[in-house]
Amino acid sequence: MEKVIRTAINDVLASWGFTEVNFAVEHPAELTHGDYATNVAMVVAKRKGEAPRQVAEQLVAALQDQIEYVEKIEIAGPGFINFFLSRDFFASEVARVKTLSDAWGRNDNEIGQLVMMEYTSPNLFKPLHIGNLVGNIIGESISRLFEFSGAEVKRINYPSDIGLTVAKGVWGLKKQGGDPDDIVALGKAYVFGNEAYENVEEAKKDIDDLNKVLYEGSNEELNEIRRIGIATSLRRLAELCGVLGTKFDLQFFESEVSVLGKDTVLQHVGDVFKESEGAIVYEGEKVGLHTRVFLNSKGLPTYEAKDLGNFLTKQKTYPDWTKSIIITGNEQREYFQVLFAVIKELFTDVTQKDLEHISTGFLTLTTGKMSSRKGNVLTGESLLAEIQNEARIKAENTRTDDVEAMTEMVAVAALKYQILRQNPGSNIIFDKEKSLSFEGDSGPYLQYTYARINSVLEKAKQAGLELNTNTYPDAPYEIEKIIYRFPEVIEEALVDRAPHKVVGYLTELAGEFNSFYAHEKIADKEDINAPYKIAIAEAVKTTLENGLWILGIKAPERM
RNA sequence: GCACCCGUGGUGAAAUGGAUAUCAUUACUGACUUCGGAUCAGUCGUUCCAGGUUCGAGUCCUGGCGGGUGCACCA
Repeated sequence: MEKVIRTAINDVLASWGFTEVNFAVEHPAELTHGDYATNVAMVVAKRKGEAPRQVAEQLVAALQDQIEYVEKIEIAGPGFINFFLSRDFFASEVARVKTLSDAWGRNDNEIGQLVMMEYTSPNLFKPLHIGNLVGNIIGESISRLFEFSGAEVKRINYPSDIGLTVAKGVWGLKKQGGDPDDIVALGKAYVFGNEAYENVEEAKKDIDDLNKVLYEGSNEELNEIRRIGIATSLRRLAELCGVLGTKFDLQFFESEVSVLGKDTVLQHVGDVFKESEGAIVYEGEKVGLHTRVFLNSKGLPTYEAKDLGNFLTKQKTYPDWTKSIIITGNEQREYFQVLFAVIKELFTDVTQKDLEHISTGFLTLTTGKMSSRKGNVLTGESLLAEIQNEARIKAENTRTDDVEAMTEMVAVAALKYQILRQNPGSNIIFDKEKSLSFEGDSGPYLQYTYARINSVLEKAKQAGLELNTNTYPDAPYEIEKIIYRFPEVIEEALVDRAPHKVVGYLTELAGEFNSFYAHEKIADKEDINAPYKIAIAEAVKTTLENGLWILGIKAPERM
C-alpha cells in the first residue's frame, strides 16, 4: 500500500516535471492523522517555488479518487498530506493473511542473492562466550530475514581451533591432568592456562612455545589432546545450537584456512603488505585506518591472515556469492574495516559485491545475582542454564504435557527477546526477572498471546463457528490497523539489519490483540460478526507465528 | 594521546530530519459468576550542556561534559 501511494505521488510529480524527489510515506504517530502520511509537499515546495500548503492542495486535487482503497485525503499542519484507507481495505488484508498463510510477510526483494552469513564463531577449548551467544541469536534472525525476503543464505561457523586459546587449554590439561573428552575438565583447563599465562612469566613462555608446536603439528601427544578437545567442544556447541535453533551449512576451521591466508600474505609482501620489525603488516593509515599485523615475527599467521584465508575459502566454496556478512562484537569494528580494506585492495572484483560487518553490543546483567556467583564468570552457557532453571518453574504451571520442552521454549524465547528487542549494536542490559515475567516486553508474553488465540479458535470451532471475511462491522477494529503493516515491517527490518523492529511490531500486535480480546467476545454464536472476529484472530495468529519464526522463537499451541 | 561508538521518564528501550517524543516496567487507581487475570482500562513521570544549519532537530554540524571500545605481533 505504501508503494501504491508512493507511485501515485511520483506520477503526479513527474507530470509537473519533478523527478528524484526524496520524500517519506509513513504511518503517522496519531491515528487521527490517517493511515499514511507524506511530507512530499514540504519537500518540493522550495523547488516549485510555492508555499507547502499550496502544493499540498494541488497534489490532493490530482490524487483525489485516484488510488484504490484510499477513501479520504486531508492536508494538515505545515503541509502534511494524510491518507485515510477505506474499511474494505482492512477486511481485504485480513482475508489476504488467510490466503497467504506461511507466505504472509514474505517478499522477493532479495531474490537471487547468495548470502554468506558468518556468526557465532567461538573459540574452542573455552565455554561459549556471552558475545558468541548474542552473535548467534542476532545472526540467526538476520539470516531468517534474508530468507523471508527470498535470498539464499549459507550459515557459516568459523570456530577458532588453533592459536593461543587452544594452547592455553592444552597446556592446562597437560599441567593439571584431566580428560579432554570431558567438557567440564576442558573449561577448567582453559581457566587455569589463561591465569598462568597472565601471571606467570615462565608459563607464558611455555604456552607460547606450545602454541608454535601445535601450529607445526610436530608433537603427536599434543596433537591428540588438541584433536579430542576440539571434538568435545564442537559436540557441546552443536548441542547449544540445537537448543537455539541454528543449523550451520558449513564450518571453516582456523587451522584449515591459515595456510591459504599466510600464502596470500606472503605473495603480496611489497605491494599490499610490508615487513616491519620482523612481522608482516598492513599499513592501514594510507586509507585512514590503522596498521595491523598479519604474520607475526615468528612467521605465524595472526587472526588477520587467518580471516583472510577464511574469506578466500568461503569464496572458493560459494563462487556465486553476492553478500558476505560477518557478525561479531563491536570491539572488532575497526579491525574489520582494515580487513575489508585489505580484501578490496587484493581483489578488485570484490568491490562489486557486498562485504559487511555487523557488530553487536555487550550483554551485562542488571542484578549482581548471576554475576556474583562466586568465582563463576558469566558465559553464554551459564546464562542459558540459569534462565532454564527459572523457566522450569514457570513451565510447570502451564497446560503443557511436556515440561522439559516447554522449559526450553520459554527460556529461549525469554533470552532471544531480550537480545533482539533493541538495536543490534547497542549494549544489552539483561534483566532475568523481566525476561521471564510474561508481562509486557517479553518473549513469553508473545508466546502466551499465541497460545491464547489458539485456545479461543479452538473454542470457536467447538461452537460450530466458521471463519468468514464477507461480513464485518462498519468501523475497523484497531487491531486491523496493525495487522496489515507486517510485510512493511519485515522489509524495513531487513534493510536496516534490525530484528528489533520485528520485536517491537509483534509486541504492539500482541498488546493490541489482548485489548481486542478484552473488549470483544470472539466466539459468540449470537454475534453476526463472530466469523469476522475469528478471521482477525486467525490473522493475528499467522502474523505472530511468522514473526516469531524470524526471531527464532517457537510458538506453542498451548502453554 | 589519537580514532570509533554512545548519552532519551526512577529503571530498560523506540523514533528514513516531521505533527503533542512512543512503549514497557515501577508506584498509585479501577475492572473478573468472562472465549485462558500470565489480561484489560487509567494516573504520575523524559531527549547531558552551549552554540549553529533547517519551514521543522532526540536525530545533522561545531565545541564542551560523561561513559564504552579500539589503536603491532591475542581472538
